[in-house]
Amino acid sequence: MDVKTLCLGVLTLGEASGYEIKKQFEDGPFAHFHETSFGSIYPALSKLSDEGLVTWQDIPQEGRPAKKVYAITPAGERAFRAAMRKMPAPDKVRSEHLFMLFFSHLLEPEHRARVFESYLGIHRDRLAAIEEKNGDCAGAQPGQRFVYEMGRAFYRAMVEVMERERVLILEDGEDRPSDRPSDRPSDRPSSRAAE
Amino acid sequence: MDVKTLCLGVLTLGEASGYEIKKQFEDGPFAHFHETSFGSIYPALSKLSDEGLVTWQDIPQEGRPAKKVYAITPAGERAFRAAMRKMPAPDKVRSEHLFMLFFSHLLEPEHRARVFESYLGIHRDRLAAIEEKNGDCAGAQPGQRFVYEMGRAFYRAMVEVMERERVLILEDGEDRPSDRPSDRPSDRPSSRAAE
DNA sequence: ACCCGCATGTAAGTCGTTACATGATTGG
DNA sequence: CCAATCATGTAACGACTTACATGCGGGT
Repeated sequence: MDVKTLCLGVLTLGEASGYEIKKQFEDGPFAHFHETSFGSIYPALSKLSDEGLVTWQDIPQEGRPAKKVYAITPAGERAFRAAMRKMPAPDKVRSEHLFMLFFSHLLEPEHRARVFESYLGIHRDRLAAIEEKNGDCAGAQPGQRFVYEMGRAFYRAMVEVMERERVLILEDGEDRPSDRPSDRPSDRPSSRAAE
Repeated sequence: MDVKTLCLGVLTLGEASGYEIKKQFEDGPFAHFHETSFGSIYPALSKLSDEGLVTWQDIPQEGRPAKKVYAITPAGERAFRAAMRKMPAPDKVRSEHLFMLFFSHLLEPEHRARVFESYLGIHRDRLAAIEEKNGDCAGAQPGQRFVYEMGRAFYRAMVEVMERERVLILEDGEDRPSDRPSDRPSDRPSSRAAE
């Protein structure tokens, strides 16, 4: 699913400028499971406009730069529905935090704590943010409520585990590298070889 | 964090071939928060070899193609530790499933059910898979246990919400497109315009 | 017969990120 | 005064995915 489809989706919810669309992926309902950058949104909107799937108007503002407000056309809605008829690609997740924390025994204790606390902080903030927006869901479509619930459950679960496991991760020592004076030779057993 | 660092990390756990490294990202402990393809792993291993961060041996096998088993060198371990000293980039998630389900009111009911059930199925399977591998964690490092717990909590939370919300998502009707005979004109209010 | 799993690798292409360019206004 | 927010856009670069190329053995 490319950025064009993403933009069309946001525009089915109402008119928006490129800048506002990006905000939807930063703070809005999509923040928890998708991202985009200006470098992909603006070209996507141009292409959509060329294809007649969206229209736009320049809206001058006082004290601010004018904005280009896009609206989806009937053809755009048809295109979006068509895209929605396909099966979604598998989810993609990449978490450098978890990768690092997996190797927590190789991290210097202060750095390990920094990484862990930043990760916990991020998830706490997001949980707070998502629960604050609770009221917005009142009149929303069931799909929107569902995604909201998934987001909340996700952040809750992550915060819970981190608060529970915190001590275990942080109290343990570090496997020192062997280039520093050490008593133990590099006798790391390669256990996976025997599979 | 590039694929080279990912490979180095896997190799700190023991020797492995490119094929086996990929399996680690498919079924192994990294499966839940990272992905890679052969097209990125093989070139990465070549480069690591050129840089002296890994060594390899050809291991002929009966009835199977020979495999190139890679092992990390002391220089490789130093490089990996150095990479681990940086702050991890923010997590990246992209879920077309959730994006689609957000717009569930625009999906044809059968398709909506298909998407929902496939998503639930995937998460159930992964939860089962991760809980099955429980025993593997016995002697593992705390970081490994932590990541395991995070994975389990994640899948559990997702399955719980989906089982709870299932009826709400599946029982509701579809917002028909307006190109089909309809009683209701396209009076979609663009509520976000007034911000 | 055919597909899947094992096994490695390359080449082309897509897609998106990062950085740059520009500029006004408000808040600390 | 500097940073941030609002606002749009381009260009270069890089990273990864997809598809291709090759080949054997076992299961259905």
